[in-house]
Amino acid sequence: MSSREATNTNAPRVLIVEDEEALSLLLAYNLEAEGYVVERCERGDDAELLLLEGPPDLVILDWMLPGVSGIEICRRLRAREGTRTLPVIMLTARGEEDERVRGLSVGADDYVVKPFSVPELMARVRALLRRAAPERIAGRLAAGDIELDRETHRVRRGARDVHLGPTEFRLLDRLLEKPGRVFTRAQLLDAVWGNTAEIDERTVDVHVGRLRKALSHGREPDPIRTIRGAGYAFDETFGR
Amino acid sequence: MSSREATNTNAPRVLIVEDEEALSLLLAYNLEAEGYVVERCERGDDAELLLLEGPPDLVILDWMLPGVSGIEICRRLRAREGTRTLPVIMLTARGEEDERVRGLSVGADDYVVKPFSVPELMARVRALLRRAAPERIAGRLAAGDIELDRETHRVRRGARDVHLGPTEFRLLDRLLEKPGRVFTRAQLLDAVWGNTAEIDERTVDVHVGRLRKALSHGREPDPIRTIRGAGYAFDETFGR
DNA sequence: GTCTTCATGACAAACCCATGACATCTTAAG
DNA sequence: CTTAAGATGTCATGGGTTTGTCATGAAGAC
Repeated sequence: MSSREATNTNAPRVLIVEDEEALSLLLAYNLEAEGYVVERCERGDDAELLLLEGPPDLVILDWMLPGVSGIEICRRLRAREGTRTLPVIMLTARGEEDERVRGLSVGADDYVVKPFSVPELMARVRALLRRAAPERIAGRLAAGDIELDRETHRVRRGARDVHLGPTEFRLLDRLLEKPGRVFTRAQLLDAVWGNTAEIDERTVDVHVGRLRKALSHGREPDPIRTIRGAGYAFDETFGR
Repeated sequence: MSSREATNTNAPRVLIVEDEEALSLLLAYNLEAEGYVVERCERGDDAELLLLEGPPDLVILDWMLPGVSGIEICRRLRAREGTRTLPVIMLTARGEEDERVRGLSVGADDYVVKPFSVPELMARVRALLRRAAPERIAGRLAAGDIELDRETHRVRRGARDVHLGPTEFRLLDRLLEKPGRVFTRAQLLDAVWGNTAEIDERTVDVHVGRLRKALSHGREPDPIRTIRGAGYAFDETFGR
């Protein structure tokens, strides 16, 4: 987890709205170190503009701000359709603590009192983003006598349980998502491995082989089709 | 374990969406005889309205419907948060069988081909409700010879009392809430430890280990499944 | 036949998980 | 208040799986 992609387009975007520059920079630095894309601004009214352009994945909001107050921004976020569920962490100075109820009632998802430890805030950011992440549609994929259950992570062929390693599981999942469709090795690397960067395309062959062996233990027909020069596909005519 | 009062408010509610009235009435009659509360409707778009009002505990859905098709309803159920795990049994005429893959991929939990025997359908209804039930019956979760009572905060395995620390108790509670489902460490941290996410994910391992040791004191089989690279699940096949 | 593409066994490294030990913190008892 | 017992989170260790690569041979394409 050490080397960080420079501009990963999938990285969560975080907006920091904080007028105390030292703090703002500190947070930005640490967030970027964890791979987030960070935007900063100092005034409440500026934040409004940024939020209109394209909402980030999370907002860190100071309570007291020049321009429009943090609490007001939060209220407006909650009122607008596109940002209603946008995770918000509110920062507040000690002494404003009694305002806590009010802060949460406006719709902040979490609440941190200054001074706080950076690791603590990082943890809360992670937690909120984790919770906001759209859950994978849990369901069951099936074709012929082969079944894959995303919820229980179980794979069966006929009556027998099939044991797959994590990679083979994801590979079958991907293939089964669209039976018949041909996936190039590059596409499979992208979907199954995520970081297509430093993995040899031939590795896909090996994993397809392993998947085949696991699925066709005896003399059962091979459900995976090799398309020479193109890639692999789950055989849509399989089981008919 | 299943005899129920006729108008028990806790009785599971079943919604039948079927345009063939004879069949619809037959099913309703048999389901009510087993103590379920039954609602019927004939059109797909009517079903949508009923489902919005208050989701039942199970839906029996005809494939071909006037208005909105069964498959479409199922897809929408799966897309909406509150009904994502709502059990669905799909009815289809012979000849539509080849659409089976599509039906299951949309997220139906079970699939029955007309004509079918009534006892068979009843069995499937029972099976599905049993699987989904633990979520609803507040107070007591059970699977195999393991029992967890939320009221008395007590856990038993067979005849013996199992002593668990608070964390292990909540952990088992969470796992037992949806037997079979795989929970990632992050999800377990959220559910069991709460929002203070400054906890290492590996800590979950330790507590699962402790839970295992407490549950399987002697040579009893381990009811918790480790899914490499994914998380943990209570083994739903446990005790069958 | 020849060249390209794919299948497969072998293997070392990396990875992931189970477990015991331990320091800290909480709770209960004396 | 003091002490003991219990619970909790972290860590280091060790064992088993998984994984990516490579070498070799088989199968297709032309």
